[in-house]
Amino acid sequence: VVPNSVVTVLSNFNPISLEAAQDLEALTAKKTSVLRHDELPPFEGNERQVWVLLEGWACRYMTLPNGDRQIVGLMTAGDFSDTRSIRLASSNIGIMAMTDVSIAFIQRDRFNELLDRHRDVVMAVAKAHLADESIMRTWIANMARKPAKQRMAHLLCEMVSRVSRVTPSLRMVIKLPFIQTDMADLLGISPVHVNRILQALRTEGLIHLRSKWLEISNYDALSALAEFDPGYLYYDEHISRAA
Amino acid sequence: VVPNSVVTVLSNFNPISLEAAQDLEALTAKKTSVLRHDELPPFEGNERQVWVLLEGWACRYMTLPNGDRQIVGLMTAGDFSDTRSIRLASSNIGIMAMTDVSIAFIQRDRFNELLDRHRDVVMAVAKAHLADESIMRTWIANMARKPAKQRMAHLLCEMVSRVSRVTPSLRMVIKLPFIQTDMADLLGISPVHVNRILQALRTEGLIHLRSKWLEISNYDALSALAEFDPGYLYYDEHISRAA
DNA sequence: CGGTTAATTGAGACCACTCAACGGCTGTGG
DNA sequence: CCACAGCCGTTGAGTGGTCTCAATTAACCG
Repeated sequence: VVPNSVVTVLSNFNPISLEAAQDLEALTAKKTSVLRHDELPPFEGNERQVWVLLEGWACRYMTLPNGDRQIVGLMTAGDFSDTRSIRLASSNIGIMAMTDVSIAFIQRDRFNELLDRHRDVVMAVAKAHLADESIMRTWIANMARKPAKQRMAHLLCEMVSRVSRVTPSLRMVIKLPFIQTDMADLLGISPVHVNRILQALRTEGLIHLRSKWLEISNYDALSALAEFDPGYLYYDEHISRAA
Repeated sequence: VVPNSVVTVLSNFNPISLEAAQDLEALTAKKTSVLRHDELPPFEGNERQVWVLLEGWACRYMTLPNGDRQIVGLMTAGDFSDTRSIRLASSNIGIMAMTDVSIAFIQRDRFNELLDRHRDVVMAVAKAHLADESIMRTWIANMARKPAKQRMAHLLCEMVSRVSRVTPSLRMVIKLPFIQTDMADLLGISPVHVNRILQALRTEGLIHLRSKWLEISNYDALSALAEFDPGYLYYDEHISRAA
């Protein structure tokens, strides 16, 4: 039995009882597919839906007045669209599928019931949320202070780390079907510059990036270049808790 | 009777009953002073304290390996250090007083009791928290996409807007005792460049900045330059809710 | 009044941008 | 099966924003 990615990710933040895990799986059993570059969520009726990403990559993005699109957050398997059912006045932030993705809609009232029953899930969700904020702050610092090459290196390290949480692999390889324009929107640099930086990283033997697959061939060097310290992801938080 | 800044700010996000407001004021009655450039919180005993900023400016900051300091969030009157009492493994983020500030420590259990009693406060806190995230995302986009002059203009607009929420004034004037090095850490640019940009903004008649006071003399022009749309601050959220 | 901190100015270097052109791959219709 | 179109990746050249380093002036404080 393979636990679904929601349970896997939440368990990283707080131990979850078997019963709670089963409830979570039941709640996220029905998959829906969304195509690359489509908007999320595809509204079901008029209600703003809560959903979980099960497979693929999505992003939160803002569109600037000049038409530039800036990605302000990445989502991967196990990430929630929203965990509090509060609506603010409409914002200028959207969510988009960056690859073909599959998601599971969550019925708000059933989710709230689940939270009432399982304190461990509440705690896990809260910690996952704190980790999200930590990522946002790290992005701010990176955007503000690091040159493009370091930002790229940092992003690649972060993506591999986040994916490994759900699908561990011995080698540092992930599927990465982003086009260079997407990378540019992620890093806040021009597509042309993305190209030059990727070439530099390849030439220096830090990564292999060929037809939609990324392999980090020299993790030590890449993470050193990026000054990547995975602590901010709070990976395996309930284990490192003792620290 | 002047309500304290906590009540004022929270009321912006959700209507708060008189009784809840009184409870909040009682909880934040005891002020503590902290000097500029000191670390927050000054631990009381060993426990991580929850506190509210009552006066002045503080910031969340990260220190990069090369020693650069990057500010990743601003705090002003009415902002909480933390509203969930969850501890993650220690992070590399600190909070620092950017001016002399006064804060109020909050006893965790009394705060939790208050939240149990007053759903309206829970809602206000949650919305304030959503607004915080919205600000973070906007910062990411600004850092990534806007040149220094626009970032500066945007920051000044944001600061005036946020302060006005607590102390409204007819003219766009706030006390701003930041040195240019602080501004550099806020915007992710060099202190020298801060200087040149401020001069440009002054020359163009957009701002007056003299001995610790900032006046935005041409708000329309400055906000246009910054592409500043205050919507992301969710100012007066429960009023604009109808939108 | 001396000493420290902050603001200002100048000069040269570098990073990243824009614009433009070209090459490669893929799918599709004739 | 080939030709074409369209998207994506690559490369070059010139420009501009921002940096660093260094020196000078101004403001503040005891």
